[in-house]
Amino acid sequence: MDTRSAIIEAAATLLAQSPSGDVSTRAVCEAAGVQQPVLYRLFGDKDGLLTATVDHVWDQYLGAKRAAEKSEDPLRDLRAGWDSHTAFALAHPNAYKLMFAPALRSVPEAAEEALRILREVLERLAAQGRLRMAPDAAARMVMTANTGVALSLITRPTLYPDASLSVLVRDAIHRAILLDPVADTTAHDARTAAATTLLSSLDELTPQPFTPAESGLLEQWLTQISKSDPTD
Amino acid sequence: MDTRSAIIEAAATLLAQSPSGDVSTRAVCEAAGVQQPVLYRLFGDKDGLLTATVDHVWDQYLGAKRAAEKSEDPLRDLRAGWDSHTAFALAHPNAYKLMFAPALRSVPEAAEEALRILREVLERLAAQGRLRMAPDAAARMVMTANTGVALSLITRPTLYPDASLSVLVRDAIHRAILLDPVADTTAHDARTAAATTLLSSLDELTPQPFTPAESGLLEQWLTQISKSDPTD
DNA sequence: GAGTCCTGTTATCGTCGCTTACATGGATAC
DNA sequence: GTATCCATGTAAGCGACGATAACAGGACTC
Repeated sequence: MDTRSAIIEAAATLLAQSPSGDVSTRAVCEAAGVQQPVLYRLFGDKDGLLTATVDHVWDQYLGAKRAAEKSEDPLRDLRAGWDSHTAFALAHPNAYKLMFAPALRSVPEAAEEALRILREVLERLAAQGRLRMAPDAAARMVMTANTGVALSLITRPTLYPDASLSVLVRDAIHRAILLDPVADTTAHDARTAAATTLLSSLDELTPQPFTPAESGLLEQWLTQISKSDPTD
Repeated sequence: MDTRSAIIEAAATLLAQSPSGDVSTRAVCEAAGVQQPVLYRLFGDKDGLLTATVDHVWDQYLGAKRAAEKSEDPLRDLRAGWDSHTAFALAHPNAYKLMFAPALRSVPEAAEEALRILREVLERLAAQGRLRMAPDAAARMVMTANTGVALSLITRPTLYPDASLSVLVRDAIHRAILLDPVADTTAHDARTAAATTLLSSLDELTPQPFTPAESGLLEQWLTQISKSDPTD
């Protein structure tokens, strides 16, 4: 095998097994069966090795997941992207910390690719007129919130023992960046809700524009709408 | 001065000045004018020193800010809490990384206190019936999202150059955990919105329950409501 | 005044990231 | 065929680090 690949493989294995989340270049070299100067000629320094290792782990994970994240519904893909981001963090906590925690001074390519994939999905949503803001701004909101949840889950499991937190924050952010799809997906719900709202606040209208007879009729109609069947 | 305080003070100064975000125990001891074994007897190990240092910096910051964050409006306090959290991260990036990044194995008291303060504010909101979920769950959502934004801002300034991102995520999360105060604050808006919604979807009703004459009258009334003045 | 504990010292250990200096082996130039 | 070069590997070591063992003085108790 390629020496470079052997070193990366050894580093990835040791990193995954490391309780502290750290690896020594000596241990990597011993596991790969080479001496330290080889590592330093190939990767420059420890940062370079770790960056390459993180990119390798990320590529492996992404190769297995990529197929599943390209449906015809960008909203579905947006949710799947968030969930797989969180899943990657839980599956490879040490590699994830290196990707998004401030340990490395150079940003791994993997971190930028994650942001790029996210932005692509958001641009598809924007093309459908479902985005409340520019894809760039939305991508930053989603990515920062997602990394915050993922880092908290893997570094403070006692404080954040429930992974469903991820879905809660996900939907909160998504609701904020997406336009409410009420009109086309649940027109019936929107209509009954509107009728109910009007019914409950009609008599607060000042000055009251309707005669008692008109109000009675209007309320009767609104009640009829609010109780209509979801036939559409 | 107390030796312990002198060491913490020296560590805090060196930490704030450190470009890498790391400090060596040797440098701290030299700056404090003591030998290493003193440090290790007082703090156990380097982790203990850094934890104490982070708590010290946090206490200093909190002392200056605490007064301003206890108004009679818990929502105002909730926003102020988020903003001051982000401000602390930007003002003390290295200390903040130690607080919320996975570097330390022991959770600093400061991190738990931040969560406790947040939970108190949320419990006041819950007491007013303005919270959509349990204060604990809401606190976790707010805290994880806030740390994600703050960490991104201080560790990837090139990717996230605009601090207004913090406010965007803040309001997104707050909208998700808080009940919409539409009912009591903007009843007029809710009514006009409901009338507008009904107007736009009335003719989609199947089966159409109204005669053409009824529909015409209903639409006239709804239009009247949707254009009413906000007199309430 | 002997014992004890607190506080400080000197000197050193093992590990770390990283580098210098040197060896080997195969492709290329003449 | 030989000389040159360079890519690739090794052996040994440097300086800095976190952490510790062993010891020394001083205040206090009894």
